[in-house]
Amino acid sequence: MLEFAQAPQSNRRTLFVDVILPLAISRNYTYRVPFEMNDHIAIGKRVVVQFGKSRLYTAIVAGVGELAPEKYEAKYIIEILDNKPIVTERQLQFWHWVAEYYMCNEGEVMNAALPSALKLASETKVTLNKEYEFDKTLLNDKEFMITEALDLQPELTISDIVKLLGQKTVMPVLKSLFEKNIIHISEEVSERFKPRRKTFITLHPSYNNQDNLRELFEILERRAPKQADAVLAFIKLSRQQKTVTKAELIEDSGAGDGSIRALIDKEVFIAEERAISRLRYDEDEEAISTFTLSDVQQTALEDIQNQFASKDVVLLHGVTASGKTQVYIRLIEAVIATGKQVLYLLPEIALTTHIIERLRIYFGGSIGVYHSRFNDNERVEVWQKVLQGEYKVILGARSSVFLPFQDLGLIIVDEEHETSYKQYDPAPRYNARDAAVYLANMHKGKVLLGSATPSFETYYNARTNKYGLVELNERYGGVQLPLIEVVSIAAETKQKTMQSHFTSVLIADVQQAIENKEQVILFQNRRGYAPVLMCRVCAYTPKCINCDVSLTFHKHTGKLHCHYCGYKEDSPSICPACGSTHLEYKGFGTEKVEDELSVLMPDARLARMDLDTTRSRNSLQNILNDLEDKKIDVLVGTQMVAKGLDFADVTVIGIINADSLLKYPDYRANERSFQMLAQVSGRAGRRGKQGKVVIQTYDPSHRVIRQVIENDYADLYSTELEERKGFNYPPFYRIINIDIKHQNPEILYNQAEYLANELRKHFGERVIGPEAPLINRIRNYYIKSIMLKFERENTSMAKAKALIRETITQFQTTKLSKGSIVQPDVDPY
DNA sequence: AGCACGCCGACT
DNA sequence: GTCGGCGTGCTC
Repeated sequence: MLEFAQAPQSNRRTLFVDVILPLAISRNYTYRVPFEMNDHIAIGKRVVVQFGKSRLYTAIVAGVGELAPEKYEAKYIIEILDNKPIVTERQLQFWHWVAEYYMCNEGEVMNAALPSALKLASETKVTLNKEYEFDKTLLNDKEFMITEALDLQPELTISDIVKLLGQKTVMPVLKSLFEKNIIHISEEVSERFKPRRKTFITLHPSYNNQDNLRELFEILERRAPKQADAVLAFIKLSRQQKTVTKAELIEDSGAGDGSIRALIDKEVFIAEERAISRLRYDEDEEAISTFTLSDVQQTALEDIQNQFASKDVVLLHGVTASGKTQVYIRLIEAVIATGKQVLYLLPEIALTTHIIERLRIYFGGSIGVYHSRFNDNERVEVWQKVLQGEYKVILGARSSVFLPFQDLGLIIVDEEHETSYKQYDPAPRYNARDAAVYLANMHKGKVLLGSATPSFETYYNARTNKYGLVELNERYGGVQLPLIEVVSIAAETKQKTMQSHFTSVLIADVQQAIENKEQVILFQNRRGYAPVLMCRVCAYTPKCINCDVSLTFHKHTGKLHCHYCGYKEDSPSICPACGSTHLEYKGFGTEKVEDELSVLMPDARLARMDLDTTRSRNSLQNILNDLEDKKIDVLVGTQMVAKGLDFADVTVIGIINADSLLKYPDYRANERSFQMLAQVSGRAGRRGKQGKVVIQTYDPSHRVIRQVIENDYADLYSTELEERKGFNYPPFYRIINIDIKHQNPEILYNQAEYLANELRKHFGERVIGPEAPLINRIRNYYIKSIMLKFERENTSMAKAKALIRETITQFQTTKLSKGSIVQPDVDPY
């Protein structure tokens, strides 16, 4: 519970606050501050407010004023949760920008920004008021149940009570119990995030004396050999590391908890329980960085620093394995030396222990890590430490742009072209790379974008001098680029040398690699076994009942899965339409590749890495560990294998079917394919050995494949750019997509036509569509897309967005709009 | 987002 | 004749 200092009685001002609620509602709401909280209210603090009939929410104070709302009576704030603001004013300004730029609500931004533990009103704790006697017979059933439960368990959370009563609206009951003075309601922020505690063991100082120690051993070895083992293990461990925990000691010595306790009782060991950070880092690794940059790296580093003098954003265009990370480390060191913070953004998938450990070696305890595989307590801990300036460097995925930085000197966006920087569902549909540019600007800091295959938008900005540009064209340590061999599937099919989906060339290379005890990665950008099941007699294809997609067969479940809504059904053995038993699997995914390879190479150790095998918390790390420990010969996977894999013994990469990438119906398909292929290829071969990439395709002469072989990004860029120019696409134009959804396709048609026409009144030819997207129904909602293209030059996007917003709002007030969902997506991917 | 108020089908 | 389905609108 917060204590409220006695406010001076003369201070009879009435304060009102505007709060952001964690909901998708379009404005902020005004609450009245109870007089006694006047001295404690502040922007950026969390408050508990009642919103609607019975719901309590954690809201963020976005403004404080003295003006009473005229049209309604403001409700009172129930409680202030923080002694100090947990959101900075700069963050609120950032939230506001994100909401404006990406056309969503501040509440939605708040939801994406705050770890949920900081906004759970339902974690509020309820305890009995022990000083108060009451007559249980006067209570109603529900009140009685709660007090009974509190007799058994001293503390209940709101969610416990929801479960207990089996209903969601528990606030009225609690309110009545509270008013009867029977319970306390508290939100103990500081206690909610229990620090992790561990027992540390030290040796009693008297055993620093060798004679005493020897004597101890003699006694123990005779009477309690397990205890002797424990002491021995302690001595060994304490030589290797500064601190020894009880758990480590038990594990290392093989002695039981009892033996350790006996030694503690004998005062041989001293036990001390200490809070430790959940975010482990080994204190012993305070090693100082000793690597030296190559001349090329050094030049790049100086070049970047020079360009920062005149440019806020610099693109580091460096080929794979050119040692960008080392350049980053030097840059980070330089920035934190000035006392400022650094944010190092990486795509989620690349945030492996590998890179984390590597950076911890240099930055020890001043580096924090933030990504979605962290649980909520860990995230709150990072939040607090960033807020207090304890962390100087944050290594994180896209959502870490929302951390409460104090003074950001630099943001590094590695692999800036990655589409995973863009969030699509739910809103805010933001791109962390672009948001980072704004964020850095607010802090008067710099941004370094890094990529081997920059996005065209970024490269365009660099070429037109909006961004600085530094090139790093040499692989670090003289590692050669991989040899790329393109193999025609058509030709091998004709020669009958294909074995299922593998060409003879790929098979030979895989076998050779396994013989050499090297590793292989096979890339197939589709998960599951077969994406389509088709009846050979009547051509019937099972489709999802909720979406407009055919169902993918998954062998491990034996079911047909929908990759859009998660629907599953049993795979039929006879055609449901004509009764034929001739059902055929068309196409293939990672599961089938793995399956067929296991038949062709029964002795090879195979593993698969895709969404299905990495869903649980540690499974990704397990696969990576197995790969590192060389327990895997061949890894089959989707795009995941292109990212975050960095293993020295992978010498062969196989692209099972490049056409699936190249044929994608999207104006970015070529850009994407190049990025994908270049990135996967970059995984092949490291120090000392040239790697090999086998690209299997029906179209070996495809322009993009040629550009990949020649590693000619510049050529790709110039050819693609011409086409983009012709069709008014980025980087020359900015796109805003408006998806409109409805359960009824006819109503949707009318709604989409109406909305598009309204938009045309303002934007004319810039409005394209409505068109049905490739998949025109997902989760029972039909979809139409309206695309708006705006010239990059001389367009006020702020004004355009305001007009779009206005048009949508106007549409939503018409009867026609009933039942529709309108979702703007700014700079879509 | 949640919840209430409000208008049409299968039950005591 | 009521209980209850979920469709729309409001929440400071």
